[in-house]
Amino acid sequence: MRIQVQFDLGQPVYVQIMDQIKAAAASGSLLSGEALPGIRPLAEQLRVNRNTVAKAYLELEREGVIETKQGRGCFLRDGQTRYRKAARTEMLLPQVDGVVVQAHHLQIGGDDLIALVRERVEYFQNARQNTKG
Amino acid sequence: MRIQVQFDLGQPVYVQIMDQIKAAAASGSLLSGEALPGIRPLAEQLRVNRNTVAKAYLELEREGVIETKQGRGCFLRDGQTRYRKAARTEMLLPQVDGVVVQAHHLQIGGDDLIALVRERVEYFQNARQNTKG
Amino acid sequence: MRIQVQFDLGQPVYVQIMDQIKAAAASGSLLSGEALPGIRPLAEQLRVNRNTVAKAYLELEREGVIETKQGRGCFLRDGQTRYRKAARTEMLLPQVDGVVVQAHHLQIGGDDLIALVRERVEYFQNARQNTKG
Amino acid sequence: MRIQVQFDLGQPVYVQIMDQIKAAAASGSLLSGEALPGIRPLAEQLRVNRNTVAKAYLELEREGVIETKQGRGCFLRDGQTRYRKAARTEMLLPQVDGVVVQAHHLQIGGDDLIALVRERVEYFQNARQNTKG
DNA sequence: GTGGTCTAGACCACA
DNA sequence: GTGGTCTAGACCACG
Repeated sequence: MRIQVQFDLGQPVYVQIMDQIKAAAASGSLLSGEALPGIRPLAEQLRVNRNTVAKAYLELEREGVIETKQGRGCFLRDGQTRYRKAARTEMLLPQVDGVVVQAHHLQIGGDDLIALVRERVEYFQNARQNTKG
Repeated sequence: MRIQVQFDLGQPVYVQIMDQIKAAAASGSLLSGEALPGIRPLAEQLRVNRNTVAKAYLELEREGVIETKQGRGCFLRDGQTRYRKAARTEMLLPQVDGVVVQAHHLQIGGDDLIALVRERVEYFQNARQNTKG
Repeated sequence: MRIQVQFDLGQPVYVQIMDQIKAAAASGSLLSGEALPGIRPLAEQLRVNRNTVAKAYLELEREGVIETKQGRGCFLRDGQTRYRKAARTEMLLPQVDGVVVQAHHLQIGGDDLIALVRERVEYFQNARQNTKG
Repeated sequence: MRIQVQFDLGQPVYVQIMDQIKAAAASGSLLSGEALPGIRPLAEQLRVNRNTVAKAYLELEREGVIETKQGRGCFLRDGQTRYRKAARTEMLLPQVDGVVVQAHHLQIGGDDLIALVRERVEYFQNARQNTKG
């Protein structure tokens, strides 16, 4: 599971963390019973205060998404709603619309935008290939 | 043009207002030279403080999206970027990458993402067409 | 760095703060990477509201003069403009013309004006030299 | 007498008008007993509301700088302090310093700035020559 | 009526 | 402690 936060997004960092853990659970990249990243390592990786990660985990536990076992870590609980593909697409919509709107303001045409997205998709695919290899 | 804000979204209210005005401009429901809603009326409609709307408008003016005329109101500016295309593309890159990464997290494949972007691009293009017609 | 504001100047207080921080940066009394006074302490010192100082800092960040780091403070950025020299000169033109016109209104001849500009340029250069030494 | 206002200066427009009329009086380009521009023509020329010019004139009359003769116009009163050259130079200083600081932030060197000022001085001199000719 | 500035004071995210 | 957001309400400049 890969988590990343943006500090200039306006959205609170702990909410970003929560959302991404939920998305990981929904997408199957985090399985039921599997351990979440430790608070301190994750905080260091994200270059974020430990309290911020702790708050995200606390909120997730309150929502019943994860459970904390004292001294052993946090684990994904069972019974997660596995979002269907339509739901996952819907979660992505606002962000896609944001890019489309921004492209329009920057006077970047639709075709150019699509080409750019395609280019970046391929860039990340290559990056993942190289990591595996 | 219809604007609505959610207070529990994490995203600052003034950013939500900015995004929706940008989207309205991109979709053609707000035309170049057209007046934006007044700060005070919009604040009342959104049940938000005047300063919050004012901050959104101030940011939009700073980004060159709108222009304010003393005592007359705020108006949508013509789209005219002073940056070269390469610079504009570069400005869009982080946001595009964010979408690509998020799509990956949601296990939405590259082709599906590109199809989604194409769909939204066409949606906004159609919206603009219908406004003109 | 010493900052002071006048309330009866007509010029907004937050602009006065911005100008003085810019001047401090240009004169070398505030160095690249150095921390600016905190918003709250400066507000108290100037007997001004916190929001007024915050607005000045926000504008300075948007102009790329400073950068703010969450929970740590605001810091003077390195001078690195992304514009080409022609564009930068163009950005300075209106202000130069304003001075030229104003000098004419005050019946200060062209040569006297140029001499005055040269004097002030050297004044700031000396200030920077002395800070370094 | 030539008057110009800047809307983004922060300084109230009516103060700008007052200052420039005072400067014109001080510099001799407006003589004692001479008529000031009419309120409405000046307002149109400056693209400013008539009330704004009227307020400037009202303030000037309160300060004893001008006198209003009903139905005939406004006239410069006697006994104006003719500023000495040193005083006039001092009035120009803040604006000059502003340009020097701004040039530094735009990474425009002292020599380039001086060359630019010289260029604009000559530009305006030529413009005046052509007007006379 | 419009937008612009400022104050006083609250709560949040982060270190 | 830091900066960021928001509210409530005041006064000013402008049309």
